[in-house]
Parts: sequence; C-alpha cells; structure tokens
Amino acid sequence: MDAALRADLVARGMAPDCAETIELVRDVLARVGDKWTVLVVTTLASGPIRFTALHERIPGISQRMLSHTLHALRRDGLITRTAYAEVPPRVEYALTPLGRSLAAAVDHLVRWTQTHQADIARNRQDYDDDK
Amino acid sequence: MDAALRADLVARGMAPDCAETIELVRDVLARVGDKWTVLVVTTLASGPIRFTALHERIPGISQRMLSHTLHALRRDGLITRTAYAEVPPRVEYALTPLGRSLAAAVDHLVRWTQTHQADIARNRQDYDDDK
DNA sequence: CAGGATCCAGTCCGATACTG
DNA sequence: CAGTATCGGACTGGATCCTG
Repeated sequence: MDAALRADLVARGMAPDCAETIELVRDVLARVGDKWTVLVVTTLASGPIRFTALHERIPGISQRMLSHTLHALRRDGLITRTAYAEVPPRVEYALTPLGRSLAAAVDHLVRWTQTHQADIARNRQDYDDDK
Repeated sequence: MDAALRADLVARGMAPDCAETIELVRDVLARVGDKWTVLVVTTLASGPIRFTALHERIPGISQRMLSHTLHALRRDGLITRTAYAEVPPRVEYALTPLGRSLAAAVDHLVRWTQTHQADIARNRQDYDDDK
C-alpha cells in the first residue's frame, strides 16, 4: 500500500520492522477512526446480533456502510459472520476474542476522550475566538 | 457537524451527553487515525522541533499536509506553536501536556497493534485466500 | 524559513434501486 | 432478510507555485 513511505523510512535508517509497524498502526487507527466502526463494535459488544437489528440500533448508517464496515471488520478477524440456512435467512455477527481485545483497547481512548473533552472543546473555542 | 445523528440517537432514548460523546470520540479517533497525525505526534514527543526539521524527519509528507496536521493539532490544544522574531524566521512546535497525555493513550493502542499485528496479518491472508 | 493558494486525482460515503 | 450495484457529491491528500 504505502510501500513508498516504508522504503523512504528504511532508506533513512529506520529499522524495517519499525517502518512496517507504522504502516500497520496507521492502518488500524484509520479503521478504528472511521465513521462507523466504533459504533458497530460497541453495539456488537452487547452480544451477537443480526444485520437488520444492527442497522436499527445504529441510526443514520446506510446499508451500504454497514455492509462495508462489517466486511472490513471480518477481514481483520475482529468479528464473525454466521449464516443459518433458514427461511427467511438469518445472519448473526459477533465479536471474536481479538475483536473484544481491540474493543477494550479502544475503550481506553474513549475514556481519555471523555475525560478531556471539556479541555478540547475549550481549546477549540479559544482558538476560533482568536481568529 | 453530525447534529442529525445526535438528534436521532437522542430521539431513540439515548442520553444527550452520551450521544455527544460518540460524536466527539469519533472526531478524536478520526484525527488520530488520519494519515500523518501519529507520525507527527511521535516525532514531537522527542522535544520541540522546527517546521523544516519536522518535514525532514517525516519522509513522504507534503508541506501542505504537515501544515494542515499542525493546524488541526494546534486547534485542539495538543501542540503549541512558538514563532521567534528573527531573520531568518524560526518557529518551533511542541506537545502540550494535553498532547502528551493523548500520545500516551495512543501509545496504548499502538502497543495493541504491535502485539496483534501477526494475528491481523494472518486473518487477512486467510480471508483473501478464501476468496 | 515557514507556510498559504491553487489545481487535480483518488477515495469516501449517502441515496437509490435491485436480487438470492 | 441480508445484502450487492450503481451513481454523484463531498472530502482527502499530493504536486506545484507563490509570498512575508
């Protein structure tokens, strides 16, 4: 993906595995930071849930984005998808142990945000006032 | 910003402050998850540094993106910008206490990524092979 | 030296419509 | 029910040029 940056970093004397880590970290943070992932993961944290139920529990998300987000999470092994051969069809999504582990790590950052949200809001206010 | 989602969430019975928190968390995560923030912050963690030095230490970043990233970080009060009235001009950027605090929180997630990167890589491999 | 302004390509995401 | 396909607008990020 960003092989060019990695090559640059390595060329400048950075250890290759460190450079690769930067790529991966950015990748994981980008996933976690995207518009819907956190909401989907926190909703899944309550237990297995079906596509439509998930859709209803997350107001504002489109089917397309829910589908995309679930695909991305599944690709990384953070959630599982279980389809039951029934009529009408039933599909359940659930966090994997890895997914729960990430959710816990994210929770750390979520709590940081809650703790400091007033600071950030005030900083923005001050900054915008100055301009 | 996403007032619509917040309104939706509140309408569905979610506590207003919780709905606002989701917005802010997503906001902070999006900032942290963008392409250059983590590299800029970790570079700043070594101590105050000038614009050009920062530019050289982060291979691949454009002036435009460095400038944008610094603005965003400054707006949230995560870094400071100090201009010295000299010729040639000198400007130094440094983390604020809040910035260092966020860096520590992010570090948690970075370590999670390092710990589990092999798992994720394997999951992706397996997933892509299946297709 | 430290950026701001402009242009452009690629990507993201929502709305809508359709299917096994 | 659980999605996929397609389209169009908004946004992102890089290259380049310009300035106090």
